[in-house]
Amino acid sequence: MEGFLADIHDVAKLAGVSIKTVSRVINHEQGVREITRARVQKAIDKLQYTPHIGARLMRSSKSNLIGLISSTISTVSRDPVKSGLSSIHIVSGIQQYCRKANKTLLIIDTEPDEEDIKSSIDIFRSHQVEGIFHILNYHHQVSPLQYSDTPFWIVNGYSNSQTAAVVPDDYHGQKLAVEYLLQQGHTRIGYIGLSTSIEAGKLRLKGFQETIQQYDLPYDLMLTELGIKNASDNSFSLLHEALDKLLKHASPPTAICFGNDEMALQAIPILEKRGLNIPDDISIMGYDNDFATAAAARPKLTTVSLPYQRMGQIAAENLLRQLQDPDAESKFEDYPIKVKGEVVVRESVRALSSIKIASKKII
Amino acid sequence: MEGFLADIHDVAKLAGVSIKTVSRVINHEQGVREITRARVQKAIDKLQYTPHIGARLMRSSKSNLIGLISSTISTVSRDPVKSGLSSIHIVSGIQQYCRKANKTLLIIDTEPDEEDIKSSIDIFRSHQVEGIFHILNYHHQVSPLQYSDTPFWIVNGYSNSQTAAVVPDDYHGQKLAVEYLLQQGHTRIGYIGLSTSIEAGKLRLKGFQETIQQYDLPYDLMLTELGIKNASDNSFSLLHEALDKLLKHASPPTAICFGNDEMALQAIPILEKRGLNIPDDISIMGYDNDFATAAAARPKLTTVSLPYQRMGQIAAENLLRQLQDPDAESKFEDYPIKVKGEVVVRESVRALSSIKIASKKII
DNA sequence: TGTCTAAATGACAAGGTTGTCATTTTTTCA
DNA sequence: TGAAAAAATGACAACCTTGTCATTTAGACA
Repeated sequence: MEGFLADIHDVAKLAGVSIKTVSRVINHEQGVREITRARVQKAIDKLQYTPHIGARLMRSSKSNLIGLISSTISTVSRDPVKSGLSSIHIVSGIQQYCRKANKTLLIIDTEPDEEDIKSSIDIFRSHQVEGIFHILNYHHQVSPLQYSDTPFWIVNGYSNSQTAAVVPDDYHGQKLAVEYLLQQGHTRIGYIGLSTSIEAGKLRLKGFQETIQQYDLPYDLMLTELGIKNASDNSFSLLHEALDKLLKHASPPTAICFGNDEMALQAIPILEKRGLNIPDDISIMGYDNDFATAAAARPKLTTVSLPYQRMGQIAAENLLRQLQDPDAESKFEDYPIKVKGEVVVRESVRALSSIKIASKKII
Repeated sequence: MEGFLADIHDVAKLAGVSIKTVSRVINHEQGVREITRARVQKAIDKLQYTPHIGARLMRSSKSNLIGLISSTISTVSRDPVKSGLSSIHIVSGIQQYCRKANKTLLIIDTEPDEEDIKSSIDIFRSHQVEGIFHILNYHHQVSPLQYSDTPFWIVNGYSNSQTAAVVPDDYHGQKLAVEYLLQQGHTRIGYIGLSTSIEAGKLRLKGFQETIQQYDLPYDLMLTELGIKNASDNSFSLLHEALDKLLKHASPPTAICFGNDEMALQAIPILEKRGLNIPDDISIMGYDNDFATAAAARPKLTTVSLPYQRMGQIAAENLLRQLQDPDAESKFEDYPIKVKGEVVVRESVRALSSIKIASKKII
C-alpha cells in the first residue's frame, strides 16, 4: 500500500459497480439506491480514495477553491507595528463560512498594487477558483478590474456600484461615539481626526459634524482639528499641536474623539504630562478597536469597533450564496454594503453625571 | 472572444508548430530554437493563453502549490487579545520565499486539532501540493503524522528528530537577556517565568539559570518565581504574589526578566503603584518582542525577539531546496533547527553604570 | 556535396474524472 | 401477470496537458 493512490476504477471494481456510479456517489448526485451508495462508500473508505482534483478540474469546473487576495501578511513584515494586521479578522470571518461550505481558501498575499493583483487573479483563474475575495488594508476606493464571470467581492473598500463590496459604516460609528459621550454627559466634545484624504477620515468627520448639529450642541464648541494623517512617528508633533489648540480653547472639551486608537494611545502621555488625568479630567475615545492597542493602553481605551470579522462574514455569506445559485438576483441594488460597528466601553471615558443630556432631535 | 479560453492546440495552430513545442516553451524546456520560441510566445501572448492546471496536474503533478496549515486566523476570532497572532510573521517569512519561487500558498486555517490537521493534509494531497508547512501558535511538541512523501515542515514546534522542524532558540534568547542586563550593570536579576509545562517556559528558565551560574552570580540571588502560566486575567493575582516575593527579598533585584511581554506589561502598573519608577528604580525585560504590546507599553519594553519571520524563511528555504533537488542530502542531522533571536533595546532597562560587570567565565 | 551526428520538432498515448446517452433493473398499475 | 413508465446503472467519449519515442531538420566534417 506504500504510496498507492486508489482511483475511481479501483473503487468501482471493489464495489462491483461502474465508475460512473462511484462518480455519482462522490458528487452526491441523486439516482443511486441507498444500498449501492453504501457499498460504494465502504469501498471509498477502505481504499482511502480521494478524487483527483486535476482530473476533476478537467471535466467540471468545481475546484472547491476560493481565492483570497490580501496584503496583510506582506505589509506586516514591512511595518510590524502599524500595518493593517487587524484586517486578518476579515479573513477570519471569511474563513468561518468557507469552511462550513467545504471550500478551501487559496490565499495570495501580495503588494497592494494593481499589476500584482491582476496577476493574482490570473493565477486564481488558472486554478479555476469559484470566487474571489479582495481584502483591502484600509477603507478606500480601488479601480474596477474586469474579471471573468467569477464572483468577486471587495472587502473593506469599494470600486463602483456594480462591484460587490463591503465596507465599515464609518459615518455611523463616529455618530455612535458622539452619542455615547452625550449619554455620559459630555457636551463639549473635541475631535482630532484622520486626514480627510482617506475615506475613513472623511466619513468619520461627517458623522461627527452632523451628529453634533443634530443634537443642537453649540456649533462653536465643535473643536475639530484635522490634518493628522496617521499616527506614525513623524506626525507626532502634529498631534501635539492639535491637542494644544483644543486645550487652549476658551471652553475646552471634556472629551476628545481621536481618529483611531493609535492616535489616542499617543495622546495619553501628552495629556498626562499636562497634568490631566484620564478619564477624571478628560475623557478620550479611539476608533478601530485595534485590540492590541486599545487593550494595552492605560487606561484601556473606550473606542468604536471596526466590524472586520462581520464584514468578512457578510462577504462570504453572499459569495457562497451566489455560488449555490448563480442566477439568483442580488439582494443589493448597489454596493458597497455598509456594516455597522459599535461602541466598546473600556476605561477612558468618564460619566459626567451632573450634566443633563441634550434632548434628541427628530431626524 | 467573450469567455473564450485558448488551449494549447490553438496556440500551436497559430504559431504553426506542434502542441508539444508549445508545451516545451511554456515549461521552459530546452531544445527549442530561439526563433521558434519567440513565435510561440507571440501566439501565447496574443491568445492570452494560460495552461489548464487541471490537465497539467494529471500529467505532471506540478501544481505549483504549497500547503500551509495554521491556526492563527481561527484563534484570532476566539481570543482577539492574546492568540498567536504574531505567528503571522512566520507566514510572512514563508510567503516571501514562495513568491520568489513562483509557488502559490494554499492556506488552510484550522483548529489545532489532530483530526482537523489530518483532514487538511488530505485536502492538500488531493490538490497535489508540492510541500506542506505546519505552523504552530506556540513552541511545543506535536505527535508525528505519517504523510506521503511530500516534504513536510513544522514551524514553531517539533515532533521527532526525523521530522523537519524549526523552533526559536528560547534557551539562547534568555541567556542573551541576562547577558544584556549584566552589560548594563545588573547583577541581581529576578525572573518571573512562564509555566515550565510549556516548552518556552522550560527552555527560558534553563537559559536563565545556567547563565546566572556561568557568570558566577551568587546563586542565592537568583530570584525565580514560576507557576505563572500565562498573562491572562485570571493569573493576575499570581503575578502580584510573585512580584511581592521578589521585592520583599533581603536584597531585591535591580532588574526582572518576565516570561513574556504580556506579563511585563501587566507588571508595570503593579510596580508603579508601589512607587517604583521603571527603569529608574527597577529595570524590566520582556520576551517575544510582541510588537503591539512591547511598543505600546510605557516605558516601551526592552525585550528578546522571537525570530518568527526568520524561522519562516528558514523553513521555506529548505523546503524549496528539497523541491528543487529531492535527492540532496539534508544538511541537518536531526531536527528541530534552532533559530536565535536577539535583544531588542527599548526603554525599560537602565544602565547601572556604577557597578562593574562580572568577568565572563570561559565555557 | 554527401554523410554522419546532434539538435529540434512532432505524433500519439495516457492520465482520472464527468457528461451524454444507452441499457438494464425496478416499480407501477391495469 | 404483463406492459409501460420510472429509476438506476453503465459504456464510452471528451477534457488538455506532458512523457515517450519517432522523425525531421540543421550543423559538422570529410
